[in-house]
Amino acid sequence: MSTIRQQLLEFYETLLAHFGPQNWWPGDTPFEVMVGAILTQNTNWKNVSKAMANLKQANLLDPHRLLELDREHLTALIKPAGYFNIKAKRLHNLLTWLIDRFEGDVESAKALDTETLRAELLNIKGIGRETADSILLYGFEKLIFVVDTYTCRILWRHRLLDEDMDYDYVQEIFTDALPAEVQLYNEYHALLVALGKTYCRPRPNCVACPLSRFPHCLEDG
DNA sequence: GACCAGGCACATC
DNA sequence: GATGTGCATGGT
Repeated sequence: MSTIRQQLLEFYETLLAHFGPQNWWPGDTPFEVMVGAILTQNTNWKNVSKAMANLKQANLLDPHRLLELDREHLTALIKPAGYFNIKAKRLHNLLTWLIDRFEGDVESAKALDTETLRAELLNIKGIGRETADSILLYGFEKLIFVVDTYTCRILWRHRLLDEDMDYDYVQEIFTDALPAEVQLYNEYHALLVALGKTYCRPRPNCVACPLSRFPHCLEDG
């Protein structure tokens, strides 16, 4: 067993023991995951949850109703999530695809194979790799590991990566190291986010960090 | 008040 | 291909 594989598995066990199961995604339906994935781009989930609550309150968490909503009304509702103009456009692009391609039926989309679905999502303007993979893993329960800034920061600080590694490369590290289980991918990424929010922040709190027993950044001279 | 947050597209070199 | 920039609210 390679060192990195062993370390990633030990990370997982440690994080799970510390934080407990995260039970992601924090949304009720695959469609909510899709909307939330756009809204959370470079944005704290607390702000996103306010925007999601607005949409839910207005009974708009439905592809057809959301697409029919005028732009002005939509931007007003998602305002708490920030970047509301650009996110309104991105939501529109996603909804247009979902309706043109699948008549708004998320289950039909889910029936496609992972590679096809990922390629189609990436073809939508406003959906990059992290957003596509979040939708695939958490919305469609596909076997795709999600990489984000927390993931890179944590691995970098624990010397498993060089700084600024490419998304695909980081994803490959996890894919190669972990058993191919959707639930494991789901939980692992959620746990990395939990760690990133609480300890492995831009200014890290390594003293209290559950991964402090592993070699990490502050041990450098 | 500064810094940060579960990115992405686009311009420019 | 690499680097810089705009997008914007709200929590810490």
